[in-house]
Amino acid sequence: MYDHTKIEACWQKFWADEGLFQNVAGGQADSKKDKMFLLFAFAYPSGSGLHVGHVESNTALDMMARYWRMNGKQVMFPVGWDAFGLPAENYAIKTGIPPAQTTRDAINTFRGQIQRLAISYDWAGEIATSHPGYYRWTQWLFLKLYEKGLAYKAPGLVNWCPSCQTVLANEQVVDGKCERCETQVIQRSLEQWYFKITKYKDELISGLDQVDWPSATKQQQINWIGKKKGIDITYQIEDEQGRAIGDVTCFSTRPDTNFGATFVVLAPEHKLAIKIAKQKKEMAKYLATASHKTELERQQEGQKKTGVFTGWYAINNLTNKRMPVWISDFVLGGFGTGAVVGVPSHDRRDFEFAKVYNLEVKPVVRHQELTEYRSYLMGVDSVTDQELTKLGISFALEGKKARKLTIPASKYHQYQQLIREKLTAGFWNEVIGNEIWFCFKNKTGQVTELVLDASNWDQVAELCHQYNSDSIEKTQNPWLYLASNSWYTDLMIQETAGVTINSDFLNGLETHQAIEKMMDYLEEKGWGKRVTTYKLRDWLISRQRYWGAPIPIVYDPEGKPHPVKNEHLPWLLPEDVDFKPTGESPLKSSQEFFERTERLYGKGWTPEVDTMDTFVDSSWYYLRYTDPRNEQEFASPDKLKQWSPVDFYMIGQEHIVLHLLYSRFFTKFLRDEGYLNFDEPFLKMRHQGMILGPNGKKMSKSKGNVITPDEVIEKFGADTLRLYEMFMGPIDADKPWDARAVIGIYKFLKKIHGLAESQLANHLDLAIDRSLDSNRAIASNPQPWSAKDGRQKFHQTLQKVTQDIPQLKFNTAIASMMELVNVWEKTDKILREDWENFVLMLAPFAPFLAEDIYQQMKQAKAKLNSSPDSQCSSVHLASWPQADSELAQDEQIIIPIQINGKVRAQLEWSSAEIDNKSKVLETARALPQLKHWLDGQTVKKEIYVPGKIVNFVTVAKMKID
RNA sequence: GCCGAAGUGGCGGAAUGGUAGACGCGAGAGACUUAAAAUCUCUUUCAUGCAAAUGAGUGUGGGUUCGAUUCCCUCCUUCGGCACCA
Repeated sequence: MYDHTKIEACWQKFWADEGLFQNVAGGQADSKKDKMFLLFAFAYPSGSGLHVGHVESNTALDMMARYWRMNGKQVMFPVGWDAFGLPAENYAIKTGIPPAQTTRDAINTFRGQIQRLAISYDWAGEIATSHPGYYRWTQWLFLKLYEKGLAYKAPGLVNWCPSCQTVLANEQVVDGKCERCETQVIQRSLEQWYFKITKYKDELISGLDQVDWPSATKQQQINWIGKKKGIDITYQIEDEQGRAIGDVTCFSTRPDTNFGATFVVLAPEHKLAIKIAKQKKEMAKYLATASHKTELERQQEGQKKTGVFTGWYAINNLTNKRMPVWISDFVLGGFGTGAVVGVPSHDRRDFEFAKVYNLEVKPVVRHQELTEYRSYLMGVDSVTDQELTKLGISFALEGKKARKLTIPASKYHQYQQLIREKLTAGFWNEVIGNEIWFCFKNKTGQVTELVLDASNWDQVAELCHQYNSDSIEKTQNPWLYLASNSWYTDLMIQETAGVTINSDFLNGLETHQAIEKMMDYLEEKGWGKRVTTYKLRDWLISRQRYWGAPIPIVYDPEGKPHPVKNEHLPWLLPEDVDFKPTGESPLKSSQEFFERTERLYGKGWTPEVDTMDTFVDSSWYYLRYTDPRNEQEFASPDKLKQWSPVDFYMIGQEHIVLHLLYSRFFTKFLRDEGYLNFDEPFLKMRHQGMILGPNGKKMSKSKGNVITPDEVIEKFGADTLRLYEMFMGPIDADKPWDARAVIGIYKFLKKIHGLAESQLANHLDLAIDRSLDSNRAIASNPQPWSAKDGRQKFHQTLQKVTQDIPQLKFNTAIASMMELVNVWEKTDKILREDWENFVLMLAPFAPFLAEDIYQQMKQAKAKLNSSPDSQCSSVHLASWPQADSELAQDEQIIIPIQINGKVRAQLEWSSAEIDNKSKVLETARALPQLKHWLDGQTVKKEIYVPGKIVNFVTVAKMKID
C-alpha cells in the first residue's frame, strides 16, 4: 500500500535532521569539483501562497540540482524572497497590519509549502530583500552608483492616480487606468532619482552574443534598447516676412527622401512650440488640449491627425523650398529631437497628416524592386492556380470573387507581360513611382488600360467616380481616394526600398546607397550630423512608497543632497508611519526618521523620503547568494569568484525585459568597479511556461479556475505533483491543468511501490541474491531470465533519462520510465542491480518514494550482511548510475522497406550486419510482401540508410508487344 | 503596423530528414466482484470493408528531396511583446 502522506512526512523530517544540502554557500568549497549555480527567479511572497506555476519551475530546477549533484558537481541552489513590494503595503492600508508582519507570515507559508515539495534548497543561506542585512547592501550599491555619477536626481514624469493619491508603476497602469480603482491616470512632474543605465546601452546589446538564452528573449532586449542609426538635420526657420526665427533639428533615418520633404512638424513639447504658444492664443490652446489628452483618449482617436500651422517656414537647403512648420501631437516630444521633417509620399503618418491639411506630396522613390507586389483581382477564371504556381506566384482566395496575388519581386519583371495578358479579364492596378496603372474591364465589357499621373488629381478623381461611384464620394482631393485604397498606401510605405527619383544627384541610386550618399553630403555641407538614437531611457528608481529600501540620501538645510554615511547603513526603514495615501511619500509621516536625520547630521537636515523601486533589490540578489551572511561586503571576492556567474537561470517570460536588463547593468557596473570578473550574470537561461486552468485560460481567483498545490499533495502526494507537472509537456510551453490526468502519474508511482515490495521480498531470498553476478547470469543462462528484455529496456531508459535531464526534457524522461515499469511489470524477475540503479534514477524525480525504497533496501541488506552500509545515508547522496550501451543495444532491428516512399514491408535484421548494404537490399528485394508492388515495375533507384530505411524507387515497365 | 513564438487524434503531448501519433488522460469492450471502487486484459487518427487490406492524414497552397510534422517560399489562424519611435 502506497501511503504517500506517511512516506513524505517521514523523509522530510529525516532530511531536515540530516541537514542535507545545507550550508553550501557558507561552507567550504571542494576545488576538485565543478561548480553549478542554479537560480530560481526571485519570488514575491504573496499572501495567497505557493501556486502551481511556482511548483513547475521549482521542481524543474530541483531535478537538475539533484541530477548534477549525483553526477559529481558542486551545486549551489539558493533560495530567497523579493519581499518588498506593493501588495503587502496595500494590505497594510486596508487592514493596518504592518507589511513586515504580513511578509514574514507569507514567507513562512511559502517555506513550508516548498519544503513539502522536497525542493533541495540551501535554506541556511536564505535571504529576503526586506531584511536590513540585505537592503544595507542595496543602499551601498546606490551610494556606489551615486559616487560614480551614475545615480542622479532630475525632474521627470510619473503616473499619478488622483483617486489613490499615489504614484503608480508602469505595470500598474492598464489601458491608461489605475489597475485598482480604474481611475484615469495622469502624468505628474516630480523630482526623481535615476540610474544611468544608458551608459551601457551598446554593451547591453553586444553582451547578448555571450549568453545561451532563448533568441526571442534576446530579441526583446534588443528591441527595448531600440538602437537606430540616422541623421540630425538642422533647418533655418523664418517667419512669413522672411525674418529669421531660429533653427530646428529633425531626426531622420531616411534622409534619401529629403528632396520629397514638404513640411516640418514639431511636438507640442518642443521648445519652439512652447515659445510660439506664448505669443499666439491658438497655439496655446492646441498645446493645452494635447497635454491634457489621456492615454485612453489618444487610443480612441487612433490615427486621426490634428495640428496647427505656426506661420513659420523651414528652409530646405537642398531645394531652397520654404516648408511650412506645423505643431502636432503625432510627433513625440520624448523621441529623437521632438521634431520631424514631413515626407508624405513615403511615410504613412506624414501622408495622413498631409491629407488632412492638404499639403504637397512629392514622390521621390520608385518602387522598382518591390519585395512584394499586390493586386486585387475580381472574377478571374481564366488563370489556373497551377499555371501561376509554376511561375512561383501564389494566390490566396479571399471570399469567392476577389483574389490577392503575390509575386516575388525577383519574378515580377520576368513575368510582368505574361501576367498582364493572363489577367486582363480582371481589374488590377499598380503604382510605379508617380504613375498609376489601371487595367480593368469596364461596364461594357471592354478591356481598357490606363496610365495616370498620380499628381493629376482631376483625372484620378474622375476615374474613381466612374468605377466606384456608389462607394466613394468624389472629392476635391484625390489623395483622399487614394488613401482609402489599401493597395495604394501599401505601395507607398516608407520602409520599402526602391530607386530614387526626382532627387537631383541621388537619382537612380538604390535606397541604401542613397541614404549613405545623402548623409555624407549633409555632413559635408554642415547641414546635418550622423547620430544613433536609443529607445532605452535612464532607470527611474524613486517610488513614493513605504515598503521598499529607503534611498540613502539626506539633504542639508539648503536642500543639497548628501550620501548617508557608511557607518549609518543600513539606513533603516522607519516603523512609525501612516500608511494612508496622502499624495506624498509615507516616510514623510515618520517622526523618528526625521529626528534620526537631525540627530546624526545636524539641525535642519532632512532625509530623502522616497524608497527604491523593488527592481533594484532583485537585480543583484544572485550575487548576494554566494555569500549571504557577509557583514563586511555585499559578497567576498573569493566567494563571488568561486560561484558566479549563474550557470542556469529559470525565469518566467513575464518579467524578462526589465529585470534582466537591470541585472546585466549592475553586473557591468560592478565589473567596471573591480568587484566582478565577468560580463554577463546569467550564462544559460530558459523560461517555464504558464500553467493554465483546466479551461485553458490563465488561472485567476475571479475565474474560479485556480488549482492549489496543497489539494494535490493532500490527495496524491508531493511526488505525484512534481512528476505530473513535469510530465504535462515541454517545460517552456503553456499547458492547461488536467485534473483527471494526475491519476496516471499516481498509478505509475503505485506500480513502482508495488515493484519495490516484491523486490524487497527477493532481497530476503538469499539464494537469488547471493548467486547473482548480472552479466554471468545473462550469458550462461539466458533462458530462466525472461528479464532479458527488462535488462535491455532498463539500460535504454537510463540512457534516455541521462540525456533528457540536462536538456530539460523531463516529460519524455518520465514517459520512458513509464515504459520501463510497464515492461518490468510483465516480467517475473528484475535483476537486482538494475532495480537498485532504477531507484537512483528515480531519485531526482520522486525524491520521497526513491528515498523510502532505498532505505528499506538498505535495511534488508543490513539484516542479510550484518554489516550496515554506512557510506550513503541518503539516496540523494548516491552517484548517478552508468548505462551499459552494449546491453542497451538491440540484436535484431526492424528495417522498414518502402516502395516510392510508402512502407510496404518490414525486414528483421541483425544489427551486426547493419552495414552490409548489398545483402540488405538483396534480401529486401526478395521479400514476398513486395512481389505485388514490384511486379511490372523497374527499380530505378535503391536507397539504404543503414539501420533506418530501405526505399525502392520504381517506374512502370514499358509494354513490349 | 513591427518583432517574436506556435498550429499534429476526443484532450496534454511524442517524433528535428527515415514506419506520424511514444507516454499519459478520456472513451469503448471484457475479466474479477453480490455490487461498486480498485486492479488487470484488449481496442481507440479518419474513410471504405466482416476481415485481410486499401486510401487519406501533422493549419493552407506550393517548392527542395528517393523520402518532409521536421528544410525553403506563400497565405491563414492563435498567443506574447512593442507601437503615431520619424
